[in-house]
Amino acid sequence: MKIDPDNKADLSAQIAKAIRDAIVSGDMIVDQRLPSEAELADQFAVSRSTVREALKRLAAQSLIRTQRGAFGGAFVNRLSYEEAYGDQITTATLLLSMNAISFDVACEARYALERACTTLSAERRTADILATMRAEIHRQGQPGLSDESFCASDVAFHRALVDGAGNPVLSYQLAGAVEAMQPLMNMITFTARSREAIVGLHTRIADALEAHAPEAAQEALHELEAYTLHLGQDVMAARNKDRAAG
Amino acid sequence: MKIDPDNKADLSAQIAKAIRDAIVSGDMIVDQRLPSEAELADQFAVSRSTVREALKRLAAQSLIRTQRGAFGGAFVNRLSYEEAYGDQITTATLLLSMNAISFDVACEARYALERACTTLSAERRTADILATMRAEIHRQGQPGLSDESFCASDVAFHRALVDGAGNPVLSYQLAGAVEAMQPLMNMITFTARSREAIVGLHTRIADALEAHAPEAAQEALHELEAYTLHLGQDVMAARNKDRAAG
DNA sequence: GCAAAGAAAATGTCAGACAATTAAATGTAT
DNA sequence: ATACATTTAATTGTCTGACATTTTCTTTGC
Repeated sequence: MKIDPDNKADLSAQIAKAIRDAIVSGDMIVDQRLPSEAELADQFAVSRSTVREALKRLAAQSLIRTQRGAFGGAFVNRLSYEEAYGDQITTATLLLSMNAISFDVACEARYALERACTTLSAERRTADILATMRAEIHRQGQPGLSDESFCASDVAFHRALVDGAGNPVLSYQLAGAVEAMQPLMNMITFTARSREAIVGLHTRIADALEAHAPEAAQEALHELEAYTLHLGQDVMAARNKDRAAG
Repeated sequence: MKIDPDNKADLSAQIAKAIRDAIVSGDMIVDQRLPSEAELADQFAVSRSTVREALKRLAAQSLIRTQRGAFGGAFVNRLSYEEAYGDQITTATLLLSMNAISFDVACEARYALERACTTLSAERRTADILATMRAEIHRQGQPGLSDESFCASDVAFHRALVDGAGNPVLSYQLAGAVEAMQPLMNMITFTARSREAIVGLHTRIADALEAHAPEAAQEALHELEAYTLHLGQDVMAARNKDRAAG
């Protein structure tokens, strides 16, 4: 492992960077064991606490995992899609909420990305994906469903649409865009009529995928985008009025 | 802040989660100061070291920043797109390299996502974006350019295409997909003839964006995808042969 | 009034200790 | 010999207390 020059950044950050670079560059491979904390402290000529802080940084990024006990230690972690999803979603959600992204911009991004999947999804969708979509559509039609549950089901439907493309890289990249919309969608009050409209469009999309008809799916998705934007603009107008008043 | 029940996960992980939840839920807002390490240690009834490890975890996710000195401390960080880009790219790159994603799958994802941007980009591209694209095209035509530099320029061109859509959410989401391809592309040896073909397609894309012609841009992008896939398959075939032999 | 010196508060680092956990090595009884 | 219990060693997790460093505010001296 590399040494640290005498710059004045935090030692634990420097050490974390050195180890991270070794992992990213492929210098350390998956499941390889790092030296013990005591050994690392020796190598870098710092205390064990400092090494531990560096390791916690790496653990927070899922780059390593630790095991206690004899023959335990820190190991290079295989980054799984499941783990990466979670971080993706958290980060995307925070980006939207902290940077005052407008509903329009978020909506545009989400549907642009979903359009990218739809053609592939129409080609490859499995029976499993279709079943998920149908189940969510059914749930969305239930009377007495809360707005929040309706939104959650909406997200599940869209994720199925994305997953239908059968490309894990796409699914990963889009998880953030799809899920980060949920807090914004949650501000919408879904009337019975708007739910009916959405369920109708979802059904058209599912039908199109089932029939392997990409054009029909794109068309329905396009209408859904316009409708979602319409619903969102009402909300944003109300919110802006609130902000101006408060 | 919430308390920790007596479960057996690491205390520092539990504390990090409690603070993270407070930030993500909006319970703590941007630039708000956290209690000092000593106060947190009191509140959670743990030692200062444990609190520090928790804070380092959050710092690794860019959720907080710390300042030394009087009136310093830990503050909730505004997550910027610039910071998030870096993490996105690192994670996407690792996902691809650690999970043996095939060139085909990565390529498909990348171009599907870029297609999603191209229509918007044809509509909105600024003179600035066009200038960047032209400059990269020019660089790509220079004789004596190393394969690695050619790849880097290729990535820059594609990022300009994405940024041209003028949607920061899209730019963020696609940064990973575009950049993570670079290591895979770097394995390709670009002959003079293949460079010429790519430069030609890049020029067609730039021309189409300049003319606000989305269909022409899509067509050129489609050809570029097919060509890239063709180049990549040769490489992957060679690599698989190597692996079988080694 | 202003500059220098000091005080105060906070993070960064260190050293040493002990607790908890885990796998291997060892011992023991059937 | 095998199955089971015990010991042992290695390693991470946590605590305590100390000191160094950095930064801002306050005081002092001119």
